[in-house]
Amino acid sequence: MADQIESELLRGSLDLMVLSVLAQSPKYGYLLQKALSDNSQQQIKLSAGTMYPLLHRLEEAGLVSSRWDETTGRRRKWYELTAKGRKKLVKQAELWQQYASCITRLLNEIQLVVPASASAPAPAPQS
Amino acid sequence: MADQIESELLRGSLDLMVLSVLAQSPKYGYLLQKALSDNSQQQIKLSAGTMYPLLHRLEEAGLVSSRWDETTGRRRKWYELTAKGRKKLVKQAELWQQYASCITRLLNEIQLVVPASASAPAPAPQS
DNA sequence: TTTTGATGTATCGACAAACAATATATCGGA
DNA sequence: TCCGATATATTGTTTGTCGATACATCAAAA
Repeated sequence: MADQIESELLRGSLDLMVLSVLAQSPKYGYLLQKALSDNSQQQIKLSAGTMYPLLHRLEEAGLVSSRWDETTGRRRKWYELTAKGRKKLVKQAELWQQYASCITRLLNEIQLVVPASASAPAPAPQS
Repeated sequence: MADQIESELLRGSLDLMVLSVLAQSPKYGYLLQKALSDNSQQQIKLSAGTMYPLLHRLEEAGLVSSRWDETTGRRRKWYELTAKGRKKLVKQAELWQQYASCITRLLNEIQLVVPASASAPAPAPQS
């Protein structure tokens, strides 16, 4: 079993989210920003200064591939998950769930967790 | 409600975890390491080089208070949550849950979530 | 007795990532 | 014409994590 949560997870759940969104369909950067924002109820705003270096890192790591679209006046660089990226995504998702349940358990122990289902709009707790 | 997930959450779920463990009872550093490890089924190992600066930051921010215990040969610095720290913990916990359900929802959409395991509170099966 | 390993706190330097700011360019509409 | 949205990219700043290192106490094994 997992011996220790990878420290990347502490910082790097962004990678997981980007890979997830790209797994839905290929996207170019600007579109990815919108998609991530939409998928998170506008909670996650990925700044350009974070996103582009991140995409370049993912590509360098072979997790995504890119292709320029110059057919229109606007240059767009489409990113797509590679097979390697998909495998990585699955692995990262597993690790994240372990990590998340660790924290959830911790919060449970000090009674800070509202029961709430994942997909429900979460009926706002008092205050 | 929440306008945007604090970027600290991306990197800094460690703060949340440390505050949570201290909320259970006051601890000194070495004890905190053990507690965090135990509470996470040995999945989270907090290195000294990470922990002590972190504790100092938390103290500087007024979230914990410290007190030296010199009664034994071993010098121990006990840390305790302040009222401010407790408030922060509640807030951070809420933010974290929002963040976590964002990711869970994302993973759900691409069918990467396993139907829950052992200790997790098992969210509703269907949306 | 000496040495080893666990306990206990702390700092330093290397490294990586997030971000704001900035630059550049296209395009549609007011 | 000008402005705001679209679109990609880099730079410099800042912050947190981590391994390495340092120092000290103590109990038990060698």
